[in-house]
Amino acid sequence: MVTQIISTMETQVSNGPTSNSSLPNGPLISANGATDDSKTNLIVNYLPQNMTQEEFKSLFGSIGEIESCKLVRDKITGQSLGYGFVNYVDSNDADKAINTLNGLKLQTKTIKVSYARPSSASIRDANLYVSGLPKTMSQKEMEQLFSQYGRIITSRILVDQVTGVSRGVGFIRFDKRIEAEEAIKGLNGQKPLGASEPITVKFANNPSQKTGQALLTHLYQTTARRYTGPLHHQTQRFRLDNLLNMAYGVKSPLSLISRFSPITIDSMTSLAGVNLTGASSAGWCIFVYNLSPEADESVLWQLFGPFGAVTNVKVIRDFTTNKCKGFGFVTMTNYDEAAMAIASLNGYRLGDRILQVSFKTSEEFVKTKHGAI
DNA sequence: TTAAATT
Repeated sequence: MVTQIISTMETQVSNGPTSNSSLPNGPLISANGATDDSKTNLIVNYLPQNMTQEEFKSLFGSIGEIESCKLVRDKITGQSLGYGFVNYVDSNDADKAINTLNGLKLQTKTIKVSYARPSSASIRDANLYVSGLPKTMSQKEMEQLFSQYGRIITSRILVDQVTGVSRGVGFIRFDKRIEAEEAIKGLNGQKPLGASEPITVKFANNPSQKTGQALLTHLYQTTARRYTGPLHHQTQRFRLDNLLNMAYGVKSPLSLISRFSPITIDSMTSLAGVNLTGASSAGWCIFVYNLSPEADESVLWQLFGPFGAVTNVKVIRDFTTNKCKGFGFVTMTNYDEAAMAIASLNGYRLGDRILQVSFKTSEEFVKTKHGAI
């Protein structure tokens, strides 16, 4: 059965900066001499699995100067654990990052940006797995049931993707491990008010502790698709049409869009005499035109992030006014994702403006180089 | 019928 998470119901409890300082900004020094980063250090959760450290830094660096950042990875496999930390130089930028990037949709995920709690053993392993919940119980009701044992950081109920009905399974993350322990003692094997069956409450599995078999399966799945054979010739022709349409900002049927490799594009475009500079070792550069003067980088992340791996965004600004000059660039790693973003966003209405989105051509390169736009 | 939250 396919499942999904009720991400829109994600509990938005702010981890909250510890309120032990009256100083406004900058690196704060506490009585014991340690730097207080409670107002600058953020934890970012629900990152896409394939997001790299560079993409992570690029996304959060678009807000302000970063003191340090880290995408947390599995020590053995190097796989992303789906979360990371960003410590800004200025606490105002940390605040801005929460306001502009929390809830940002990146591929299939909705990221969460909140203040990191001070690291401590007492907050680890405070996550509970709950099963046997009445199908009618809402996330809010589940929280009410558990909140008597402590402060809840997050809660979720898993639902069937097709029907949307609860699977009777959920997660509760407490602030402290002791709170989670008390909740198990108090609620495991108990019937919620009005329920016919008792619930099971136990510590959740740590997702980073995979079995060897699961790791092998994962490795196979993530490497196998890189070695797929060449595309059928007939298919390539349709895709060339599609490419040419998109390179010049012409709407094309979505049905023609599917995956093909940068190598295929390079050979085809040189044959067709098209000068596409969108392709490079860094990824696929996309030209976005008709942005408002107030546009900033977060707009580009919001627009393109849902389509796949975005490595960089850039709003071109006037040197003196610092206002957007009406255009920007987005770099995406994978061709098919970039193509889908272009097909979907070209002609898209953003406020009172119609966006023009295409692969970057040498034409834009010349225009931007000479500042002609 | 367990999803990536403490460096």
